[in-house]
Amino acid sequence: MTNRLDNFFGALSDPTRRAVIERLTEGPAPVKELHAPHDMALPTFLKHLSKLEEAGLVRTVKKGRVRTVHIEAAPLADAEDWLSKQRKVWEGRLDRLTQLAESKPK
Amino acid sequence: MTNRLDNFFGALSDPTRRAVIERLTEGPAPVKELHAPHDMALPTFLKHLSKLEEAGLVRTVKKGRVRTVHIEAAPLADAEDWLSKQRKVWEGRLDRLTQLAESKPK
DNA sequence: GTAAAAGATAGCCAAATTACTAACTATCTT
DNA sequence: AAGATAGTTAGTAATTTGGCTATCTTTTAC
Repeated sequence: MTNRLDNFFGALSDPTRRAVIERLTEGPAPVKELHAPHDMALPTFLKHLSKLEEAGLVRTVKKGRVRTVHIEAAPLADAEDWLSKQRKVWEGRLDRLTQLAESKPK
Repeated sequence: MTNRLDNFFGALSDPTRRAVIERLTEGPAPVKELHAPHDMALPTFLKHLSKLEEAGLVRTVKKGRVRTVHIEAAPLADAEDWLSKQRKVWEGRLDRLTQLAESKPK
């Protein structure tokens, strides 16, 4: 049962990769620019990028010698939905318990 | 920069652990019951549980020889917020681009 | 008070993850 | 056409992850 969500959440469990996503919300950027603020070797950074790409969180297009990366919103929405569903079920249950407690005679 | 979100997302990147969270939305349960549907040794399962606990996604209370596990909604909301923020910034940007494109003279 | 039940701890292993350096391929620029 | 620029690939090492078995401790239940 290897779920699509495995890759989504796995990709987001690393601060470097979350920082890349945050940067990309400001618009697409080439690999070099994305790499600049991170104190690690380029090949290491490329692996992070390819994890994001495998998880479907970003797409990349290479033109000439420059690879441009941009964010893909749909998976963010998917993960958000999963979390939201769990939270709502749970909070709904809490609400019902609260009602039960309140309807109890003192 | 080891973020709290590392553990949140890391904990949710495994199907066994997500299944436990889903089960717990129906209400608290003892370890034995949570373990039952998963085809793995108990110590292995316990490690998954403690990851969830380290991430703050569940709390556990031991009474007698039974440890009861329940879900903690707040972290779900936190992760949801992060995702939502990124998505909204990105989608907001898309909207502005669309407006730009539409306001261009043909 | 012995045995069963519920979980905890220790130690082991294979595979995946995250990092590095070194060397290579393409594509501009001059 | 030489050199610089932007990535890519290969190979290595340390750590973490996710799994196991075996053993141990603490509660109940009979």
